[in-house]
Amino acid sequence: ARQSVLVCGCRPAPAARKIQCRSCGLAVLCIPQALNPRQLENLDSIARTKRRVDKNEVLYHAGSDAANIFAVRSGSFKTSVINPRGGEQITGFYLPGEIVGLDGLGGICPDSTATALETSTVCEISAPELDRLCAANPALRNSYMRVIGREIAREQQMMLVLGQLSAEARLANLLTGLGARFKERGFSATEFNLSMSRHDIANYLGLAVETLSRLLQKFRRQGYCDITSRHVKILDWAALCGLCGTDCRKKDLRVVGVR
Amino acid sequence: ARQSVLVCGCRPAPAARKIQCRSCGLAVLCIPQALNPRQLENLDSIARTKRRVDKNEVLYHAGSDAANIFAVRSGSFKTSVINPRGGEQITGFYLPGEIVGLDGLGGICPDSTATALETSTVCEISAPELDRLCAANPALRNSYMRVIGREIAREQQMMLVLGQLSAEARLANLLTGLGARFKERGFSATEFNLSMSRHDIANYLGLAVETLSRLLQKFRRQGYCDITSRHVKILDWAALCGLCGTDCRKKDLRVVGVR
DNA sequence: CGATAAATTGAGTCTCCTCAACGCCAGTGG
DNA sequence: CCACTGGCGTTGAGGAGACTCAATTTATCG
Repeated sequence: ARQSVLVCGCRPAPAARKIQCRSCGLAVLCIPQALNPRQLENLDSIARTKRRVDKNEVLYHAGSDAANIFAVRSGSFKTSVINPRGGEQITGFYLPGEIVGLDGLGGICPDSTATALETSTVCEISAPELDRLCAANPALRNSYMRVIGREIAREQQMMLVLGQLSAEARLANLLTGLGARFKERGFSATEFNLSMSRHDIANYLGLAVETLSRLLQKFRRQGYCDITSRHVKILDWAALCGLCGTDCRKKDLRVVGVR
Repeated sequence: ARQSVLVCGCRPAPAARKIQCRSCGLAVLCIPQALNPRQLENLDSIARTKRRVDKNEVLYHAGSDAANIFAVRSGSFKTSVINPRGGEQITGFYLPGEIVGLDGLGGICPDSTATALETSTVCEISAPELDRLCAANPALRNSYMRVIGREIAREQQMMLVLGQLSAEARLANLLTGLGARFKERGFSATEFNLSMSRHDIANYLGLAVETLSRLLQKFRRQGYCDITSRHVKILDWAALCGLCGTDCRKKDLRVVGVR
């Protein structure tokens, strides 16, 4: 009750629900990951706002002075960096439980822009407040650092994808990667809906949309998967894993490793 | 004197020099960046070892459980991630004052391997100890986070380079980027020596060595720069900046921004 | 100084891009 | 109800940039 006043002092009755990590189903994927209940309670003392973001709405802009990070609660986001010569590169897709905004850590301006791919909600965390809490909570500090380390590792893997893999391998990589992440969230690894457009996917993979479209046809012909519109059905997981060239044991055994 | 005993209790007379950030010329580029003298002294209380790494020697391996990060003191390093199908992608080159090993934060295994490009020295910092110190030192925490945020931003920029830019633009980008970083370190931005092989450069840029070699010829013919063996002389900085498509104001005005 | 690795150069090829046209669907307004 | 429009996705033809393979020259190091 005390908290609800802080969060939103206007709405009285039914939905004055406080956002708290304790009762959040995504906690195992998010920052609270390895925290025990007592440490979690501690984390819940930070002021945090649940924010709704409409499709195509920008969560934060590159160059803004926003000092917050965001945990995706529902929906999905893309982050992209802009090249003054007109180019844009999508640097990541983010699903519920994942953290957006880490490039703005330490008070520097984020150089990426985050945009909602669909109507989404985020848990907006004040970086200074989280930082302050970290001072007294080593376990939280560690969890936070783990999230950061994973993000850096993910980006390194993406550099490998963009620098070394063929178009085919890049796509296989994305599909199995997404599947694995959906599975972590309790959904099917082999059947899911894409929230991003062909353009977004192609850009993320460093390809032309036409190339992507042709690849999708090819994958369908080969019986690897069936992608109609935005609905993905993976038919031959092993084949895709074989194509993508990265370690698929991670994706099969569900070791919650990189990505 | 008190400290020198802790660090190395064996050597008596002349060179019992303690490694301390206070007297390190690279401090302005490194973690201590924005710390005042008192905060710096605090940082100097961490046990830290100066380590020599020979050319081609591995600083840490992907998958190892090393819980340390490294500040480059002299020389240079490359980090790379491996693809089980035989591919390798170099994810970064690191100069003095820069931090290697951030993908192993939070106790996860680093997924990159760091290798010395020449005989180098690093300042090995125990991540747990740094973490402990961070608890009581908000300014240090912020400096640390800034380093991390920059690394994430750098990787995002690299994704843009690999995903969107032509071979020509990638090379121009690397040359001006290196020049800018050398300048930060008090050297010439337009004349310097490369510590990495053609193979390393090509791999980093996602190109074949032959393509790189041809590009170097082209740049020479066009009068952009003169690269013989590993010696680089940039002749037309503006032209290269124009080619690379990224914001070159940063590189000219020496705003110590990204990269 | 010879052996081996690194770098360059050339020729030919292929992957992927560009340009262009077309189909599909949803929203809009007459 | 239907043409109009714009976004999105697919398909085709042609071309260019970058890769591969191979040979040669140049460095590097014992």
